[in-house]
Amino acid sequence: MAESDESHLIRERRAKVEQLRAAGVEPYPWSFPGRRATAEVVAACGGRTPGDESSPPEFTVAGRIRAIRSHGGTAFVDLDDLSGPLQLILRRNDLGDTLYDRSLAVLDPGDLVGARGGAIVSKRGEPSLLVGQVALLAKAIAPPPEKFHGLKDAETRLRQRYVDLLASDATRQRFVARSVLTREVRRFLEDRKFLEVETPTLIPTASGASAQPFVTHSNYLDAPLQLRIALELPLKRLLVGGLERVYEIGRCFRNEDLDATHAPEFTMLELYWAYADYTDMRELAEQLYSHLAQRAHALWPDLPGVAAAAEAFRPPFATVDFVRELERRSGISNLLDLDRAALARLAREAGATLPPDAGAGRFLDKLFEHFVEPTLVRPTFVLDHPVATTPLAKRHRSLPGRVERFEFFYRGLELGNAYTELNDPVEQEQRFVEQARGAGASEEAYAYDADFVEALRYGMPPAAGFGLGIDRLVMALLGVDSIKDVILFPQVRERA
RNA sequence: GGGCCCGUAGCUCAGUCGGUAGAGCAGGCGGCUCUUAACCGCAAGGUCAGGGGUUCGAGUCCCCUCGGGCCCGCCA
Repeated sequence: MAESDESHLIRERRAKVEQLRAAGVEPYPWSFPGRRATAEVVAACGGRTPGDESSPPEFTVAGRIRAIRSHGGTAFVDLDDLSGPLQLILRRNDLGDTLYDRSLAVLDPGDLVGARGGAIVSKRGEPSLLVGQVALLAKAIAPPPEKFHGLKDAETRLRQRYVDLLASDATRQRFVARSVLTREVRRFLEDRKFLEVETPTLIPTASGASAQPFVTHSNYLDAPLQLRIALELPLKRLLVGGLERVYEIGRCFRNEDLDATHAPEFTMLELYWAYADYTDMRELAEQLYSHLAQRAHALWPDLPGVAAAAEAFRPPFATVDFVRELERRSGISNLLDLDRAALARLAREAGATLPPDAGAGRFLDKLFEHFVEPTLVRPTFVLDHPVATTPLAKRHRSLPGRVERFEFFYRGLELGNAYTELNDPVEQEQRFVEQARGAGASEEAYAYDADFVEALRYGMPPAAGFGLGIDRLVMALLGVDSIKDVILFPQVRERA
């Protein structure tokens, strides 16, 4: 059984722990002061002559052992911290028999160690630390993945992300990049006087989008609660309250499958800007995308995909009109004059299977997805959607039957959605009702939120709102194809 | 939910026509004082995802289950 397979490997490493304790050495010490990044050592080696060991600068480093090459009297140990790899050189002559022999007897790939020594360049030209002191900082009793091929098994990489991270520079770098880009989004918005806020995740009725919510239960209230599917409605209440420029970066939950571009929990950015309209917001969005793409390119010029995104995200971005583009790609004419039944038939012909009681807006979305989205490879703003598709947006000031909205696409993937916000409480109430009627009982609609309508009655300033999936943004900027590769712990089925 | 593919040692992978399980790395023992996928020698390591079936004989063929991947469907 698995236990005995493992115990053979783990037993030997466990024995080494006992061996150390017997020798009075703690295999899991409390701290390791004074350490510097391995990259600093590598930098300090610059300009040194290979093989020259005279007056090397002293460094203390700590990290994980990736490989050990032992040659009898000399051993080369590849050490790795977040800043990168560094070769340690251990010599019998420098360390003495006891420490040298014990180190080699006890250290394995995967162990966390600290070392102090001089920065030199080896005779073969490798930046190295010529070690005078070495200490085990934490013994790994589980063996790490193979040093050359790493961890390839897709399932293990998802289920045991810590193993993927410790074994793969690329994985570590990808998640560091995600964090840095998220911080860059915050900095961009703070520079423009947007206030970061937090709104509830648990709410009685999830609304602000059309999606199936997760349902849970409050013991205290003895009432059902749902997990939010969007950030929109609470943030707009804050505009009513006078906060003027707000944003939230937060987890949203939709009760759906995991696939290459969808995850049941994902991170949304939404921002709301009082006294601005969707044209102002489009300018802001264009700046945000191009700024992030350039930052990514400056920080990680070697990551494949980053250069392509930086090249593509160069303003001004293309714009297309939702209706004209859909008519052009599909050959349908007078799209806005078609009734629900006609739209349903066209959507069915295009291969979409929607519930028969779905609203007209859903069919229009389907047609657009089918005929237009795959063609939107270059960064493109899609403008001015039909009213039926967008219940929370304001009617277009000059185009009948439309709202003031844009969506942003890159490589066929939606990367942003914005509109001039509907702030007329009477019209908002009507649109909620129309949504509920258009969608059948089985169908998700934008749930009626009576308190939101009440909030609008107090007066919400004219405003523009913008939403974007952080996960997808990171995918686009880093050239990653699967959302699972930018989520640290994606949902996986529990093992039987 | 439907279709296709995958699951063999801790890791990366071979395994022919159905004939009784292999390599490299890691680990153990021995050797080696400038290697970097170090090298050389010796020994060890397996519920072939799980269950059932066909067969004299199944890692291999068939069925079911579990898990994962890709495509489609659903969904921002």
